[in-house]
Amino acid sequence: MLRSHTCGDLNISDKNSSVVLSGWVQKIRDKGFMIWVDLRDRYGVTQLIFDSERTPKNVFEAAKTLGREFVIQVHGTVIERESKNKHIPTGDIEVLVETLQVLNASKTPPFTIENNTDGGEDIRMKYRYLDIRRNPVKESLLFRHRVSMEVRNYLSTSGFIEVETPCLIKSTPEGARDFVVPSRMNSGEFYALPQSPQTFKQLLMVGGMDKYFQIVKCFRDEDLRADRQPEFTQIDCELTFVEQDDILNTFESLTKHLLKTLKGVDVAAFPRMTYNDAMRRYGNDKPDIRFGMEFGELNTLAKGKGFQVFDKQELVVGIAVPGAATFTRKEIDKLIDWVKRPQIGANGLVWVKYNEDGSYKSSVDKFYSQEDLSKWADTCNAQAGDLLLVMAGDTSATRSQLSALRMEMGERLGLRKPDEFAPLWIVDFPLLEWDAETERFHAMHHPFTAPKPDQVSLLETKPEKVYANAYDLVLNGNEIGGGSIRIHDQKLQQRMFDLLGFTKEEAKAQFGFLMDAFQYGAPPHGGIALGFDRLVAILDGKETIRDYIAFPKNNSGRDVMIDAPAPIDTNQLEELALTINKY
RNA sequence: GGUCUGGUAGUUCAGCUGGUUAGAAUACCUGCCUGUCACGCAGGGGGUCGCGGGUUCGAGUCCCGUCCAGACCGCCA
Repeated sequence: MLRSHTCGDLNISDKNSSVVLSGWVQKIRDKGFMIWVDLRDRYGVTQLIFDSERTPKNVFEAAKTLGREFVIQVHGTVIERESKNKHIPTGDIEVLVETLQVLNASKTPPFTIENNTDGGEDIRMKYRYLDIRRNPVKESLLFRHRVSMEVRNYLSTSGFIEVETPCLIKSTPEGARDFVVPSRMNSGEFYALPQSPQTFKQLLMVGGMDKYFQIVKCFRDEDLRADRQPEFTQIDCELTFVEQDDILNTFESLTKHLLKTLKGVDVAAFPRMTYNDAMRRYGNDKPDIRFGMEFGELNTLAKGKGFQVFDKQELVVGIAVPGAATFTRKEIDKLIDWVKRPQIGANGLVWVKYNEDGSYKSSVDKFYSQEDLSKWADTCNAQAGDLLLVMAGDTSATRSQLSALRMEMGERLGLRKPDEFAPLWIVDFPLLEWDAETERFHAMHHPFTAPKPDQVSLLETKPEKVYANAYDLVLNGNEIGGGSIRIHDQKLQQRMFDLLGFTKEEAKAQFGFLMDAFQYGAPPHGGIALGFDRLVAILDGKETIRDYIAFPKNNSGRDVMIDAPAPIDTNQLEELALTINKY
């Protein structure tokens, strides 16, 4: 028997029991006459005591040779501590060691394996197996497990069944870049890893599975971010004979269930905001509505008063930053520099202080009267003591710049509270998006998304005006899911491919199987996919998903632990009939 | 593809306008310590200042290039 209890089990009720414990040496406190060792496993920490009087001499001497992260097994007796530690569950007891066996020695680890490690990101990723021994990472993985179990149970209870779809599929040029996999048996041909199981889940609907889900790995060969990995996990779902509201209601319930069971939080019905409203009010299709600072459009108030910078712009828009009228000139100048950085790319920033005494002081006092500025303040819902920040320029660029500023101010003022949850639905996305570079339409969601039924005829005349039955689930400023009602009519799907610039041949080559399937009684269907890593992180109050992935990739898509990707053997290349042209 | 920030002891960092032998904390090693739990005390070892080139009497420090890491923009149907 390697252990009778885990390191989190024992308490005062086990006093005088003989126990066997195994685990890692977390910490050694050698007082000379006594040696305490904190023994750690997944379940907790138990203090071992080696005593120069009560412990056999050879065991006591052996204890002096232990080092951090040694794996040991001890036999001993549970005794009550003379001085107790209230901070840990096992703090009332310790194990007086009778025998000690070193199961495996350890090199001194490169960083401390404690809650607040001294190790940086880089070194922790290289030795991720040591990082995982740390409480915060361990707890993150345990939390992920709990979310996944809740999701599985909830969906399964609601009649969904989990079906696995293939990972070796076909590359399609639309959308994100594919990871490709050469086929040895089919020389010169390639599989692609799925960016999502989209077409397969639709085929499952054609196959009559009715309600499908899958917690599934997806792959996109695009640049990474704190919340984006090249391989990530989705809760992928599809339902038959449903309308948009059915899907929204189902997954609103799921999200509420997760918030309730995992965070103990009750949330009211999720607001449903159109895409256009979100862009107008927050400059963003994934607004963080935990705080206000809604946009106030100032075109009619700010133009035509002699301030030429504004006069020629498409949009003048501002926000009221609560309580920020006390900002110094220096602080405001720093904000201006901040928005001028290339990442934001604004040309400038006009500010108006709405002072506590009701007066206004601004960077544009030469052009606007107190009365003018008061109207601005009203439009931005400002209170006395607020600071108005106003930007101008092309509508979409300016909205996105002001949105970045709004998020930054929300962050700085502590309004983005990690334990507060503000979900909402964004609905009525445009079906298509014009790409000026390639001079063609892109599907805003994906090419299988259905136009609003009453707008199908508009596809022929003004396709850019067509909206879709597409929706995103947004939580605290993060897109955690998106979906749509799909096209199930072969002719309409063909028309979509036309609009997106596919020739008949291309459409047939890439999605012929789907069009074929649609000719054999495809039912109306729709679905959604939730970003599982992101959902888990946000539920836990974090924005970086890396700590919720056991073995994540770094900023450049590398796994620094196994050192992947890596070149392959010339023999392998030969088998695959590949040659490398450039590095 | 781009912007910004960083790379100095095992680790996390400091090192000013270039100037003696590159520091701190922590980790590690040795000794001491009769109840520790961030134990304490004393001592010790530990550096290709990412790499290459340049400027200079002299470079951790300035310049150019390059590699690596992080955040962001583009990208992510």
